[in-house]
Order: sequence, then structure tokens, then C-alpha cells
Amino acid sequence: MTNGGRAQQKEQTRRTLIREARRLFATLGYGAVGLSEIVGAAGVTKGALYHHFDGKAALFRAVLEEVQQQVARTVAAAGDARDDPWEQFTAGCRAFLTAATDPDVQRIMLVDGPAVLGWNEWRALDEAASARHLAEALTTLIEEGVIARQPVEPLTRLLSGAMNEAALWLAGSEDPGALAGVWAPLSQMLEALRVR
Amino acid sequence: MTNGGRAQQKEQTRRTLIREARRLFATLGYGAVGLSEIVGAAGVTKGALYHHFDGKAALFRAVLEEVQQQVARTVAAAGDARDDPWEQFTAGCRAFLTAATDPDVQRIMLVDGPAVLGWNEWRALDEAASARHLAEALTTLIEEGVIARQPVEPLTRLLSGAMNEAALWLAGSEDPGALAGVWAPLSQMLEALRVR
DNA sequence: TCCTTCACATACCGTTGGTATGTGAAGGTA
DNA sequence: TACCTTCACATACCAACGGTATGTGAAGGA
Repeated sequence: MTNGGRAQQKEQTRRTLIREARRLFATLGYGAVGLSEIVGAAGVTKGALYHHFDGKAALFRAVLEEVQQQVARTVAAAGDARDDPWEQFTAGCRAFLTAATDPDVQRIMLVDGPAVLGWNEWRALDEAASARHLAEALTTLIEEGVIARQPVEPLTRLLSGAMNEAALWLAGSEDPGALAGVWAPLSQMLEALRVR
Repeated sequence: MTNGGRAQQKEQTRRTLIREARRLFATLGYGAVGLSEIVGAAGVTKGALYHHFDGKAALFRAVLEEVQQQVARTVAAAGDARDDPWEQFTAGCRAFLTAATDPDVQRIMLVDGPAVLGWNEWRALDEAASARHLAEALTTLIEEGVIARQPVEPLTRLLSGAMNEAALWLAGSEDPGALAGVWAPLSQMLEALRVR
């Protein structure tokens, strides 16, 4: 029972490692999870881990990439479902808020991510995964004259920061109406960008 | 040469530990700094450290408190220098942006803080030190009818998140005009809160 | 003068991330 | 089929870390 070629097995091991690491990082946090815990859960040894990744931080990086891409897909899908550029934009923002409320995303993407990788590398990943979409949406809105012509990057940072923090706060809040509570002032601030 | 009573010496040792720890945490980051490095720089041993603090995280917590209070004082001072509530508010926001650009503040308060202490404890400290001022300012603005009556907490979170991220971005940017570049859209969004 | 207190120093431990080396099955070649 | 190379892991080990248990000597009251 060969159960697939060597390359398939390799990929399977890699994915198992990422999956178990993601689960543990999300529930316990990067610092509280040992490599032994990860490899134990994955049913392999540290040798396998170091064969696939350069170390603990590199494994975390792979996990973070997966999480960010998952969020980005959700957001992009929500945006693509609309036709009007402005509605694409706002729908994407709302989708991000709900997507980032997931505890996995919380801990890995917003809490440990910047601390483990540093803001520079974190931003590079965030840029590639989701902030780029935000910046593109804003650029489109500027091109179409929906919002005033202005530098995109500072605006992207402000909105990204506001929504990250909002998502973090949402996750900690037990009030089911919290999403609406944040969305009200956020949409108000978004509306402020529209040319009148 | 007794050089002060025992209590004075104790306080001195404690302050030295906090000072050196702050310097090292700020430059290298929490994870990359060992206790041996800290006590070495402070000219004491681990025994002294564990006599004053419950551990590495507790020492970091003390450092973070100091940093946050320093920022809060700067912000409060900028606000108190104005008379008009709205100007107090905006001046405080601008002061926060510049204060949080300091690298010490960056790394300790915005990057490592949440990851080391967790968001709950971090928020509690942030609440006590600076977010409370922001919430109070917003409450005052609502009372005086400058901005619309609405729940304060979500609004506080959005603004706090936006400004934290903006400060982080400012620190990484070499453009000297970056502050103005962020302030423009931020003040635009703040203006959106005012009742017309 | 003595004794207690306490602010630290010293010595030690378990665990961790990381590395160096071993091993056995997969898969090509003759 | 026999052989050999490759490589995906396992095993064994290490230095360094955070943390703890215990020692010590000066300060300060009685």
C-alpha cells in the first residue's frame, strides 16, 4: 500500500503540520505552543518539521499566510458579488469585519502576527493578501470620482487599522449587536470620504 | 556612606531594572531579550529581578505602564492647552500621532504589548492610560452637541485603532511629510462626526 | 550587642528551540 | 532482480532560556 508517491506524502505531511500548528497557535498563542506539541499533534517528529520549515517562526509564517489568504478570499468574494464600486467597497469592509471575528484569525493574524514576524514582514504579507485589495478598491473609487483624489496609502492604513481594531473588539464583545454598533460609525466615516 | 535608606536603594534598583528593560525591549523586542541581558545591563542579578517582579512578563508590564503613562501625559498636555472642546480633541489626536512615533513606544506599546499580555490585559492598561481620555473627550463632545449622540465605545475603538496603525506607519515611513499625509484623511474622517 | 529583616546573590533545574546525524523506504538503472 | 542513490523523515543531543530554591550580608530597631 504505497498510498501515493513520495511527493504526495510530503505535501500531506506539510499540510498536516500547518493545520495542527494553526489550531494550536490559534487556541494557545504562539509563545505558549512548543514545537513538541505541534509535532506530537501532527504525528511526526521535529525532524520532519525542520525538513519542511526553517524553524518555529517560519512555520508560523506559513500558517499566517494561509489565514490571510482565507480572509482575503472571503472579502474578495463579498466585493465581487456587487456591481456598484461603492457597494463593492463597503461590502468588502463588512465582510472583513465578520471574517476577522473568527478566533483563529484574531490570534494569529492580528495579535501574534506582528509580534512574531515584526511589522515590516507582517505588512508585506498583509499587503500581498488583503491590503492590496483595499488599496485597489480605493484607487478605483478615486478614478471614478466617487471619493476625492488623494494619496491612497495613508487612507488605506487608517481604514485597515480601524477595521483591525474593530474586529478585535468585536471578538471580545459578547453583545450580538456589536457588529451593527461598530458599523454605524465606520460607515459614517466611510461616507465622509465620498465627494458630495 | 549609606547613600540613602534601604527603601531608597530598593526603589533605585527597581527603576534601574525598568529603565534598562525598556531600552532593551524597545530596541530588540520582548522575545529577543533574555533576562540575563537585562540584569546584566542593570548591574544586578536575576535574584533582584525576581524580588521586584513576578517574572519577565510582569517586568514588561511595568515597562508598558510607564510608556503608556508617558504618552498619556503628552496627549493630555496637548489637549489641555486648548479651550474649545473640538480643538482639545483634535490636538490630542495629533499629539498622540507624534508621540507614538517614538520607536520605544512603537515596539513596546503597539507591537509586543498585545502579544505578551494578551488583548484583554493590554486593553485594560490602554483604557486606564489613554483610551479613557479619548472616550472622555468624545463624551464631552456628545454632551455639548458637537458630535451626534451615539455609543462611545465602538467609536473610541475605531479611532484608537486607526491612530495606532497610523502611528505605526508613520514610524516606518521616511517621508517627513507623512504626518501631514495621514492627518489629512484622518481629520476628514473626524470632521464627519460633527453635526452639521 | 544582638537579633531580625530583607534586598539581593548564588546555584541549580526543567524545558525549549535548534542542530547534527542516523535510517529505511521509494524509485531509477542495469 | 540486484544495486545504488535520493530524500523524507526519526533519533539523539546541545546550549540557552525562564524560573526556583536557597544562601548571605548589610541595615536598622531593641
